[in-house]
Amino acid sequence: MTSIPLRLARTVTSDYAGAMEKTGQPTINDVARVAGVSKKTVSRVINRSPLLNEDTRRRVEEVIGDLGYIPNPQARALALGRNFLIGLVHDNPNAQTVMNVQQGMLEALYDTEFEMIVRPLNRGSPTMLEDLRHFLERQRLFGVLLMPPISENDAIAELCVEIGCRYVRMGSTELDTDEHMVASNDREAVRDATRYLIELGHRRIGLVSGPHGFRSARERRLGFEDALRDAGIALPRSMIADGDYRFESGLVAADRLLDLVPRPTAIFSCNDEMAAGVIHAACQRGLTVPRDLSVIGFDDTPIAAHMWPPLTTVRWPIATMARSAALKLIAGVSSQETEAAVAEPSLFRSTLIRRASVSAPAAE
Amino acid sequence: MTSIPLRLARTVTSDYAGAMEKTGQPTINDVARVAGVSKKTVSRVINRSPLLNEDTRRRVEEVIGDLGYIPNPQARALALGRNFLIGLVHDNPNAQTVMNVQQGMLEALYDTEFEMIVRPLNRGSPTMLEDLRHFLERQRLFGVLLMPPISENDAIAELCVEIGCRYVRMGSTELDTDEHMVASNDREAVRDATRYLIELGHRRIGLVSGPHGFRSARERRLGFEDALRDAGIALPRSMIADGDYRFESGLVAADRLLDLVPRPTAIFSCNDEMAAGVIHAACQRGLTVPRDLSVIGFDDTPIAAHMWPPLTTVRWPIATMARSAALKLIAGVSSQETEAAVAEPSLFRSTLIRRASVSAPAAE
DNA sequence: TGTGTATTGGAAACCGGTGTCAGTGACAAG
DNA sequence: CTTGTCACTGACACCGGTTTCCAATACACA
Repeated sequence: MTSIPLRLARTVTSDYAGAMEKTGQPTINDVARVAGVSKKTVSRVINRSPLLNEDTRRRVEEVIGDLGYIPNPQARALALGRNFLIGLVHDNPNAQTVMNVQQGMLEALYDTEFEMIVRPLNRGSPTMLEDLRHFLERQRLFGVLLMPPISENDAIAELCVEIGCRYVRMGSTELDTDEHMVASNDREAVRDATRYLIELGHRRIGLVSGPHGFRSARERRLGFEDALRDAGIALPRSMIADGDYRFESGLVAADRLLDLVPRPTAIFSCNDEMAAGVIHAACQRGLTVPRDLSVIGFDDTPIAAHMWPPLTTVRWPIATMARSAALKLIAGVSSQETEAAVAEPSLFRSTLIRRASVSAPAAE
Repeated sequence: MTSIPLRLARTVTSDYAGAMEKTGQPTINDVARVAGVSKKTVSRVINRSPLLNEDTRRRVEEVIGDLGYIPNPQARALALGRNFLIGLVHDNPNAQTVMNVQQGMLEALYDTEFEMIVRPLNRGSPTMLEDLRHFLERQRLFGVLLMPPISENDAIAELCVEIGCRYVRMGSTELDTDEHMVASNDREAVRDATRYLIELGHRRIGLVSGPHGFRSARERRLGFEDALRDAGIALPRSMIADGDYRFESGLVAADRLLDLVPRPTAIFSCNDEMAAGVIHAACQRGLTVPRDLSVIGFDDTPIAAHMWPPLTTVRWPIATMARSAALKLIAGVSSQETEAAVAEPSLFRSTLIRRASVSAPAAE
């Protein structure tokens, strides 16, 4: 019995082929005609309406598959008043980090009706907030994922609320309600990393900090201070050198720290790129890492494993966090996704990855 | 005289404010009503129609500014049958490269009505072509930028033509007509880089190749062979080690090359990531770069400048190429952009960046 | 037979723009 | 004074879906 309507449908398909060839793509009307239902019913199938006979649904889905029908996202967007685009808004200077986030997002969006649209923002530009407002209002995005450090800006979250755009903020600490954030535990992770140095016997440990105004930089610095305080080690201001998360600043900061007498035996750098700068500076002076200087970074970017010596660093599950954030964003669109989101955690643990850039300090 | 209609317009604006508050955003109808014209005329203003009275245009623009009207891209997309999204399609494993392309694209798209939508493709997946077709048909993109190595696939270009989606291919050699490609001169650039090694006195030069099937890998290898042939240096098969553009393959390849007796005094690696692997392997054996081994990479990713020693490499103007490609894509949309595109070149020169990873070979 | 419930259809309006084509007024030519 | 041309503008259908409202059908149950 089931095969007859099926074949009928196929036959009718070819009868109506002419109607489709105008645009080359079948419309909802074609599907309705072929399936012998109203377009309203097809719409119900597409939108997974619950009050729909199971047989009808199957039949319509069959036709949709046969015709290769794809609902026009533009038309849906217009009718529904929102589109199916998820924005990634960032002003992060680290390419690898951004790519990891993109990868995580796309993983979550894969096989959904959503697509990712990327919007870098120029931090420091006075019109940044207006630019973003313009972008959000114009595109009427379904939701946005806010990457650090821009995610730390509360004004942006308020803007999203005002405009009625869903948002999730990624951060190094709890920035918002569970629904609106995913966070890692930078402070604890850095504390543990610093403790590791202390346990190895290091006492003179330098810090290359991140830029002022970055929440992550603050958290990481606090974690560093926590560990020293817990161990009863004094932290003179001279042992802290300011960085801005970029390689060059790591170079400069390390030069300053390595000029100290006595020299630090270890340096914690608030990210890998600056840690590369630290190692670079050490090599330039003829120091050997880790014999003369132990170095720890943060992020576990590919460069960390690929440099020589391989860098001990803190791994931040960034792609996983981004994936989770994206799932939160699209939660509730279909029952499946809702269930997935219910299980989505908001807090993620960073862990220390031990490589060759750290050893016990040389005996003095 | 001019100030009167202006004030009138403003007054009317507030009269009609109520009509707008339904959605929070003014529509074309609001603008038309306030300006006292038809919505069609407003549409003409938006689309810069030439047959339009200058006074009318100014008046409508005034109202648009006053109301803060933003045309709904979804509605335009539906009416026009195409949207204002430019896709970036890639299957490139190198994060930095992808980010550079994104940056270049976004630069070109900045202040236009276009947005960037990113679509990674899974190379090797048998459904790749179908996935892409589905994506393009569904989203009705204005155009796509194809990154290498996927850009080398002619079937994809044909698919774009079939679907009626504009495309531009980025490549390491001329892949298509000027309108549809931007290319760099990898072969020449590698030839020059290899010559540089030869001029310094190197005679035993190893090659870490790129993956089979990549056009860029082939071009780079050819450039390498050109230089040796020109110099009358024999190239035994053992001096070529296969890589796949990833760090680990560079490590393995270098291990093989460094086992040779006599050892090569220099290695050209077809990208920076593998070059990092080469240096890594050399360091592991206690060799010093460049004293015991000179290394040259390709790409000039940030890692190149940041590693120790800083890597001599070939810089490929990737962001510039991507920018140019994006401008080609949106050429003809408005007169400005057309003019810009006319000047867009299709061929770009890669250049050798000399850093510390190369020196003359040690006297034997 | 009547009533309630679940499922589907039909018609029309709507989302916010764009294309077509006919209409308007001004002005020059006949 | 008419006619034709030109520059400009508006009415209306249309893009491909969704929604609303209501009616219709089928079926189960009392």
